[in-house]
Amino acid sequence: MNNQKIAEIFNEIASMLELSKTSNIFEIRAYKKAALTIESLPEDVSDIIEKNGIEGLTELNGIGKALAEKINEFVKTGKIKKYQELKKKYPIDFKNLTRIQGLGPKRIYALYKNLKVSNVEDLKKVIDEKKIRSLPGFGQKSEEELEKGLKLLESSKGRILLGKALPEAELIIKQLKDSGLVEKVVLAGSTRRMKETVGDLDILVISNIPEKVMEFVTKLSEVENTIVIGPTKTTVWLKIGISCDIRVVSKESFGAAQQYFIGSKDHNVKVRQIAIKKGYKLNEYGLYDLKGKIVASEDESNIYEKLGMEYPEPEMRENRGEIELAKENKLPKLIQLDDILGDLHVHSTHSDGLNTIEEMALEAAKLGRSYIGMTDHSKSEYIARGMDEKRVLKYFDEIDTLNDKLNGKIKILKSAETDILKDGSLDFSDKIIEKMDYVLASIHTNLNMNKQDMTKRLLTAITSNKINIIAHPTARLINQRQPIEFDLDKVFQATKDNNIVLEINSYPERLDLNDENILRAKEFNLQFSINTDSHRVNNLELLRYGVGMAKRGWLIKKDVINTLPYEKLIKVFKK
DNA sequence: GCCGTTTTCGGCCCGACTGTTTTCAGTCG
Repeated sequence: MNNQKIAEIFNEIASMLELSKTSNIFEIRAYKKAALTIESLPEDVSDIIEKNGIEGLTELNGIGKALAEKINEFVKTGKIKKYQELKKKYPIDFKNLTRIQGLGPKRIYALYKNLKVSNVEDLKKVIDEKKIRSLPGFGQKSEEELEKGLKLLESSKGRILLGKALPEAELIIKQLKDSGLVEKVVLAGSTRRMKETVGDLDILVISNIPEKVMEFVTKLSEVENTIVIGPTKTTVWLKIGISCDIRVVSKESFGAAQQYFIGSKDHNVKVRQIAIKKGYKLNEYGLYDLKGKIVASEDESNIYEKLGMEYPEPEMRENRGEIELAKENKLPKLIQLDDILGDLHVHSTHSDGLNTIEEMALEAAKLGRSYIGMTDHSKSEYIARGMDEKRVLKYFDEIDTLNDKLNGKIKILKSAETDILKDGSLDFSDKIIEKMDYVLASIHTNLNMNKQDMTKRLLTAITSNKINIIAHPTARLINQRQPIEFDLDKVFQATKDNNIVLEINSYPERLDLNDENILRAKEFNLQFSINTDSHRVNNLELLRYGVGMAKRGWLIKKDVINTLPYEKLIKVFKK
C-alpha cells in the first residue's frame, strides 16, 4: 500500500520544485512521470524491492537511481528527506489544492504568500471574504472560477466507471450526429482505449460551423455547466460527474487529431520521439517534414505508416511494448467482440437474477450468441438465494427441458457458480459436480484472508481436478473493494498446469481479471473466458467491456475459449 | 531526474484557453 502514498509525495515534490527558480522543468517532469508509473503498478513497491532489490525499481519506466533510492527510503523509514525539507519551506497542502480546476503550484504559492492559504479550508475562507480579487495577477473572474472549482471538487469523486462513461459518450455522439451540424464525430481519450475508469470524455468533431457545434453542446441535457468555451475546444461539466471536451478539427488534420487525443500520453510521447528521429515533427495537426510540409494528417493509419509502424488498436496504446512490436510489424491481431460465440457466466431467477433461464437464453440468441452457460449461485451464497443440492437438480432438469424446446436455437450449458470455500473445497458434492457441463468456481466470502492462506485456498481448489473456470479471480470491485491478495505467479502456474481457464468478467464494477493481470497471465500461456455475469437480460450486452479489457491485455482469438463453437467447447471441458 | 540503433552527455512534446495583460504567465491535457 506504499504506491499511492509515494505517488502523492512525488507529485507534491514536483509542485514544490516548480516554485524554485533554479530547478529545471525536466526534473519536475521526471517526478510527475515517476508518480504516474508508481500509481499504476500492479504490485506494491515493497514487494518489488523484496524480490529484486533496488534494481527492480530502476527497471520501471521513468525510475532511475535517484528516485529508486527515494522509494526505498520511504519503504524502509516511512519518510523521504528531500520531501520533508521542501515541505518545511512550503507548508502547503498541494495535493488537495492542485485538484481544484485552475490552481497550479504558482498560483497556490501566490495565495500562500499573500493570504496565508495553505489548504482547501483556508481557500474557502478567503473566497468567502472576497480577498482573492485584489491580488496581483488575480481578479474577480479568477475568484469566481476558484469558487466554482471548489464546488466541483466537492461534488465529484474523481474517475467514473467505463460502463457509465461509454454509454454517456455514445449518447452525446449520437446527438451530435443527428444535429446536422457536423460532418464526422469520433470518440477519443481513455474511453476510446477502454480504460476501466474514465476521468473525462474526449470527443472530436469535423465541422465548418464550429461556433454552432459548441453552442449545441453546451445546451445538451446531459450538461450541468460550461467550463471553457472556444472556437476549437469546449469543456462542459456533465451531470454524471465528469467533464467532457469537444474539439472541432479540420478534415485535413482529423487523423492527426485522433492519434493525438486517443492517447495515451505515454504512447504519444514515444511516437513523437520516433517522429523526431525520422526527421519529422508530429502534433495534433499532422506529421510534418523538416521544411514544414505535411507528410500525413488526414488518416491515422497513414501517420503510423510513415513512421514505419503498424496501426495499433486504441486499446493497446499504453506504451507497454506495443510501439516496439508495431515497428517490427509484430502486433497481435486482437480479439474482437464478434469472435465471442457464447457467454459462460449467466444468472437467472433460480438465484439472484431477475429473468428466467428461458428469457436469458432468448435474449442471448437475439444478440447472436450460440450458447450460454447457466451459473446460478451455490448454497453458501445465502444472500443471493444460492441453490442447495435439491434445487440445483431441478435447475438442471429445467435446462434439459428448455434445450429440447429451443431446438438448437441456442444451446444452454449446465453449470453453477460454485463457491470456493474457506478451506479451498467446493460448495457442491462430487455427485452434483459430475452432472455439470463445466464448473465455474469463485470466491465470495472470507475475502480478507492473508496472502499466504488465500494462495493455499486457491491452490487447493485448482488442484482438486474439479473446476474448469475461475470466475472474477481477484474479487475486486472498482472503487469499492480491493482485490483479494494471493501469489499471482503461483496461482497462474497452477492454473496452467491444471488446464483451468481464467474469467475476464465484463461487469463494469468488476472487470476482473483486469488488463494488467491479463498481460501477466498471458505470460503463462493461459486460456481465458470472457463472460458477462449477467443478472438480467440487458446485462448480456456488457460483453464489450470484457472484450475491451481483453484487448488491453493483448489477447487474440485463440486465447479465449468462448470463441469456440459449441461442439469444440464441450470437448475442451471434457478434457 | 531519466535515458540511450546518431548519445554516458545533452537532450527531454507542445498547443489551446483564460484572465489580466498590453505581449504573457499559468494551467491543462
